[in-house]
Amino acid sequence: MKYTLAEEDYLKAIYKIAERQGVPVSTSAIADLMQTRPASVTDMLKKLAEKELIDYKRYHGVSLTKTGARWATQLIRKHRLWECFLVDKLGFNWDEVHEIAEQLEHIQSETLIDRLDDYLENPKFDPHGDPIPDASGAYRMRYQILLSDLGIGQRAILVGVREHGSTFLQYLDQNGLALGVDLEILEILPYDGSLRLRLAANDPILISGQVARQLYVRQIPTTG
Amino acid sequence: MKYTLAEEDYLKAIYKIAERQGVPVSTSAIADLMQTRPASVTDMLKKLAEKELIDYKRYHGVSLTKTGARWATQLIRKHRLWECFLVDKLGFNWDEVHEIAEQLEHIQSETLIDRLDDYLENPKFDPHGDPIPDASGAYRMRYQILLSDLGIGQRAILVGVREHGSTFLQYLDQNGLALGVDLEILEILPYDGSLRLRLAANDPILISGQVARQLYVRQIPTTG
DNA sequence: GTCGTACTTTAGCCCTGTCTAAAATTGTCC
DNA sequence: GGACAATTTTAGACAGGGCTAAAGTACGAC
Repeated sequence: MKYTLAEEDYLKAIYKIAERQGVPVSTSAIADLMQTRPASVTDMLKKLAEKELIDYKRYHGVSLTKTGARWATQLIRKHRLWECFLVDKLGFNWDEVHEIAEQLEHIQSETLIDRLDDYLENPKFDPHGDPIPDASGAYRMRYQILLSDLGIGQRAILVGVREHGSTFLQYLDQNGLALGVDLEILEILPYDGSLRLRLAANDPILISGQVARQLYVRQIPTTG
Repeated sequence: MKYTLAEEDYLKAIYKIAERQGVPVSTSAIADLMQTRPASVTDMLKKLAEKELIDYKRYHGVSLTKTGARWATQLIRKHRLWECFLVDKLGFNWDEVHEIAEQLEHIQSETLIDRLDDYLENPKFDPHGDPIPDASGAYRMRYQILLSDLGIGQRAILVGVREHGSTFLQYLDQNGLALGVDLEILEILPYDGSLRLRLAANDPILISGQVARQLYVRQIPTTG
């Protein structure tokens, strides 16, 4: 099967929203994410339903069918593998790859993506810490604990980011917040929920609660 | 500047035809190469002329403007670099890469292609022996001598192919005709112009005149 | 249960790129 | 120089995807 660029973009959007907010996915949520108008979304939903990629009831939102979910997962696999390629092989920074991968994910060729996967040595996570589905669509769930869920004195390793905007990622770079860093919460300011963190041997840094809610971590048991 | 997929395909087609048959390029030649109808071509030519990518006079064919030629060259650069990537890094055979590269050449990102070029160590020729333009659009002309231009007893190295179809390339593979092989013309059959070739230490092979006219070679001066 | 607001869909239009059928142009052959 | 065949262009239509404006639906507040 082959789908158009627009159809693929819609499938991915529906998948992403369903993943975060659950089903059913509303027309306006899709319009919002895709920077388009609800009326346009409705038009496309009818086409996707026609092709049995989504289940759609007028006025009641949509959910992906098995086929639709499968295709969306493949798109995500492609997107994330290309991001790995751009960062690991071509030396891009993690804040520069999203838009290029948005284009590359539409390239049609099963073989291509399987060979790319092998070439990259079958990575399990992309440069933002998002899990990469395998050829069958299965993937290992990432730790879903946010830095904002932890308390004072707890230690953790940064394993992923929820927000992918380049300004946000550059901000993390400038503060030494890269995937894999080991951090400890020194203090949580009562006024606005900002966090003071210790990163390795550096001076402590201060981040807002809003930033903390964008960071996935794996907790390290505090020894002793 | 940004152009649509269709516009880019037309530019490339015009460039290719101009390269082989010279200017002006006729509407039907374009329709032919692109597997579309002359009427559709006319429509698009008006749009390209509007954008000053081509010079177009009704009923008298077209030629690329400086801007149009520049853009076409960049597309060819992208196409050929991606072919190198697919063959050299991902292990594709030279008969499998054309269609994938057709898609990849439309990816929009200057940086991407420059980094890819560096990653591949700035190749000068693609897997079919076609020259790769540099970032400024300049490229080194390949030897334009065809195997069919040589006479009995002459030696040469295979440096390129004119035809890119996969059946043709597979035929070459099966007969040991890879780029870089050293060959000698043992005999030219008077009846139909077929050639008997010696390849390295192997048994001689017989190829048709039609095949010989698709093979670019660099002649080796016959010593003694 | 009715009302009002927010959300969703429909209707009708636009643009891109394609097509077929018909009209126009070119250029060649006599 | 005229007629005809081949080529090219125009006219009008259609499918994909998007928009605005207007109409329809859902559902919480009362």
